[in-house]
Amino acid sequence: MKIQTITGMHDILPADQPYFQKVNKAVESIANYYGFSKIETPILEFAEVFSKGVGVATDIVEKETYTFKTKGGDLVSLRPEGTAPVMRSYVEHGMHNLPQPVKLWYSGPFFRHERPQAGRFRQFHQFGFEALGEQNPSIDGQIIQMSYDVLKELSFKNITIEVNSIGDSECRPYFKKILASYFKSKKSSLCSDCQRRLKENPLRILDCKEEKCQTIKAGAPQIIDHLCENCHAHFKQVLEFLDELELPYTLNPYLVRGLDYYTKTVFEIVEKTEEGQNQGSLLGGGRYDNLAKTLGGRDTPACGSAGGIERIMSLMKTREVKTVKAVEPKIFLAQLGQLAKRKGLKLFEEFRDAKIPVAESFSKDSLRAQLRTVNKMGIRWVLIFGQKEALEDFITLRDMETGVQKEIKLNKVVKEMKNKIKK
RNA sequence: GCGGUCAUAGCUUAAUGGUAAAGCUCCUGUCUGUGGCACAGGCGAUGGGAGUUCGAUUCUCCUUGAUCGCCCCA
Repeated sequence: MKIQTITGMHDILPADQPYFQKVNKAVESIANYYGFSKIETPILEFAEVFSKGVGVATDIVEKETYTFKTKGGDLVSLRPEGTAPVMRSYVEHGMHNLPQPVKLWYSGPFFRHERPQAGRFRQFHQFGFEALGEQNPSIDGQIIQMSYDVLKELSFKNITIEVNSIGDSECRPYFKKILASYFKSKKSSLCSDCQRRLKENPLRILDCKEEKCQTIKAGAPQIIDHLCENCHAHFKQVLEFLDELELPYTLNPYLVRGLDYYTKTVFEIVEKTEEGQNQGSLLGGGRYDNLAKTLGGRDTPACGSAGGIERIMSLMKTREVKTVKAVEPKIFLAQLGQLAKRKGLKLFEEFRDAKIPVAESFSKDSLRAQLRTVNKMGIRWVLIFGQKEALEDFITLRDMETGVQKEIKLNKVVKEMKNKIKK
């Protein structure tokens, strides 16, 4: 068997790091600005955290979570998402005693055992924002705003927020019944998948892309017309915030979440082509007022969002988004001979103390090979430190652009180079 | 979980039922203390397994992986 990554796992190679880091930096700076603190939760949790939290929709937990027994006999899962662990942490550490809302953000690897496809891996990375302990709709607005800001910061242009409300435990079960009975009356015209969904999760029929289901969908009752008073008022205020923030949003009555812990606001940020074609969702979130209780905590309203880093990265690459480059040295220290090599290492440290980045290739012996490397790196200034120089305490500075060389006293070289690269 | 397509060197691509070829990259030398250019050389591949065959990289099957779509999408 060939040594290779496990299906669906991938390396984020040095060439991809500028994109990866750019996303994480954008997330971090925006999170900081909005007063969100970073949290790291373990990659392994008791399986219950997810089976209870995400629960009910058995497909998700049973088929798509990496779950196994430890040597001690505990049933544990690789985290498939970030919201439940954050909520677990909130409950476990009694964060309800902190000023509310508790605002947290995270970024890290997650695991889902699915069929990999473009931009969809089994180990992937997500970042997320979670605001816990606050039911005021302004927090929904803030989560949406900062999620949007992240993509803006990453130079995404044609992005739109799709938003909907899916009610709460008071009004949604009732709506589900209305919806189910509507679809039941049209059952024979639905696609085969939707006939099955009718039993399992009628809300998801609204998500169907089959043409024959489109017309039926169009006539379906909409949840926003069936929200209870509380949910209706909440949603109205969220939209007012979005208006006030001048965020580009559209109401999408078909936007749903399959899980029961979701309540009220749900949203996705999607990219559209010039013609308005939906390119797919980059980021999504919503309110999950029922999760805390499901995990055994006290009733805690909360709202959050999460984005897939790989998906965002792959789109950034097609756009040629400018990335942050690592600091590239402008000086190369070349050495020749054992003595110079030893003393050169020390000089290299002196440059580090002066915070001047210097490239080197101490492993190479020939000056030729070192200069070739310099050329490939596109570095202008080369300090040539050979036997002669090492013995007489000077160094030869070569300007690769002009080929002009001059000698510098060893004890002045750091200072002189500092001035050189300033220009 | 289901279906389509694909798999040759680090990358891009040739070719053949009979020694697998090239460009780029990388390394070395021409140039033993001076880069780019040029020239010469070097490293390096038929994903894995079985079958058909005198002989398989080529044909067949299985497997693994990638990719696209479906299911699902926290």
